[in-house]
Amino acid sequence: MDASDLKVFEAVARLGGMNRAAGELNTVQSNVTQRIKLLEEDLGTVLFDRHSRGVSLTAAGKRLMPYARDIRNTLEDARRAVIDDGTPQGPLHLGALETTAALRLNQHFTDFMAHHPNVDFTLRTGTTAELIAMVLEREVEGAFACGPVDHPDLVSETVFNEELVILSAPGLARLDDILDKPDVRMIVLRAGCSYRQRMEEVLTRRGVVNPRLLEFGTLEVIISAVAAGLGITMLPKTLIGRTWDAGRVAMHTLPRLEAAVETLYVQRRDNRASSGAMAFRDMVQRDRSAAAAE
Amino acid sequence: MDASDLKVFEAVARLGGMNRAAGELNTVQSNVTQRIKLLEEDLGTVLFDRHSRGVSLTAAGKRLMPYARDIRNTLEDARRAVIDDGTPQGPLHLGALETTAALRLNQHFTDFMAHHPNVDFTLRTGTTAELIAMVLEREVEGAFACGPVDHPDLVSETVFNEELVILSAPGLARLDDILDKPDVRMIVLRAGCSYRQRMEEVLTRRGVVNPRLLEFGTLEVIISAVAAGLGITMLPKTLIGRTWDAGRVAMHTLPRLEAAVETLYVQRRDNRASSGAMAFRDMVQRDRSAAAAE
DNA sequence: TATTTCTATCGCTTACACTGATAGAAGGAG
DNA sequence: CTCCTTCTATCAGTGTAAGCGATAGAAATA
Repeated sequence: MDASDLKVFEAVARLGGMNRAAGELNTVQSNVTQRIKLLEEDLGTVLFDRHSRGVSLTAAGKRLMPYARDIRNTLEDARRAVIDDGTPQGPLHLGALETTAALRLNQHFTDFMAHHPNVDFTLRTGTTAELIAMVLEREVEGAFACGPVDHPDLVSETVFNEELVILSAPGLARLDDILDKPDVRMIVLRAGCSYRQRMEEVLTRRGVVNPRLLEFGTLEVIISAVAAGLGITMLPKTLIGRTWDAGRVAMHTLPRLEAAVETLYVQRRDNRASSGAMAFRDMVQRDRSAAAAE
Repeated sequence: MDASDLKVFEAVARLGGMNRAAGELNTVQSNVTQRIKLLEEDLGTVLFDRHSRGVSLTAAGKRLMPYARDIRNTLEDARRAVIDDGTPQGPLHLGALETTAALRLNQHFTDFMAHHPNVDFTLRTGTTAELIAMVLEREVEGAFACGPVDHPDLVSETVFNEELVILSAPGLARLDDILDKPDVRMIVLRAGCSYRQRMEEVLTRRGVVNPRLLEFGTLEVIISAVAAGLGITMLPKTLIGRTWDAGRVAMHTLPRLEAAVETLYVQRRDNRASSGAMAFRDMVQRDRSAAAAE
């Protein structure tokens, strides 16, 4: 049994047939058949049920599947690790909440690129659930998402503590006044947005049930919409004043328990981080300790 | 890069030379040299520094090393998993504290073997530290050891809660009377025994510092030694009466905090357990819940 | 200087991975 | 029922590359 055997096995299992696998592997069907046969002989077990429309995994084959994937991933990681000599270089895929990217990471990106010009940075954004899926699927090396994250294959560490506030049109001094309006609208970034559920809980607790939604794809538009009185939204406090002028919207603080949200850096437990990912995470952490020391 | 390449690489790195590696791999030196050369070309990096007495790993080689080991282990696990069809069979290596084996697992071993005659059971005993090392080195699949265990590569679960008691010769009613003796001796199973440190703390807290030690290799001898008045020892309460007659020694209970000790089942986090190991652990857990329900 | 102990290199040989063609099985369309 | 398609199994032929044995060269040791 060798890694190349498992690569063939994995392709056959995934595509459900030796013919199709042969196409993907750039070889001929007879070769695939032969290698599977040898692998089965080596292991002393039948891995596939053959039928006229292709093949399907036996119980033993199903058991082998995760190991095949694991070994493929580990080989890729190994190649990366050998090339990675400590100075960040090459591709670096990270993920982040859109708010976190705009609020906290914005500055770091430019700093990081200035220090490490050989890194090809890719930032993908999404909801916490999407980000976690990306990390699990190895589409990104790590992601900045909302806590808490509890998954056996992941490890996370806190990198920011945000205080969420409700934002409304200026001139509306008291939060209750806003909520009294019968047609108050919740403006969110995306349907599955990380802060949306939290906001719904906050409103529900104040007697607003099933508020109508407005969904805008970018933070800029959301702030404008709030400023124009189209509705209210919930965002990290520091976003206002740092990124946008404080005067455009009114800010309504919340009790600590409702307001507090942790931003975590999440990565796969089994994934020895690339030096690019480590350097970026460290840069963010350094900035955070510096901020805490002030 | 393939698993067989990494096997060669690992052997060369471990033995520090291509000649020696060739011997272990049952091939010739020129072949090893060639394969290492091809691997280096494939990765685009030099993995070994050549000098006249052999070779040593470069920084890149050091980075590759853990992956090589990882892949070797995963391939072994994969082979095991494919053969393992759910009914426990084949070799099963477990570890346990000697006390746990004698007290809690004794009965289970015979039960287990009766149910699963095709399992080749191996039990290794040792101190908690030794057992943890065995698990990490994959010498055993899992081990029953003293808690708490905190290691990133390990997962553990509580299987027993023991109450430790001090044992002395019969007729010595009060613990203080025993400790007043100037030459009180601590009888332990082994120098690094898991309960030894706990016992030392208990004695220190009662004013006995640096007690003299007696070390005996088996529990039977220890009990006999205690019964004969050679010294005192500390063992799980249930050991007395279940395994040995209660009359032979006097039992002195301790406060809950000093007496309580957890027995954990520990295994590697990345190690998908064999069905043999799972069946044994489940059998132990079932017995425990049954005992708790009484 | 001779000796030992390494690695590197170079033909040679053989094994085996891969190819291409064919046979056979099974389902679907007419 | 027959043809057609889609699949796997098998087999003989081919070529590459893995492995072998011998030799050269470098460096430490005696």
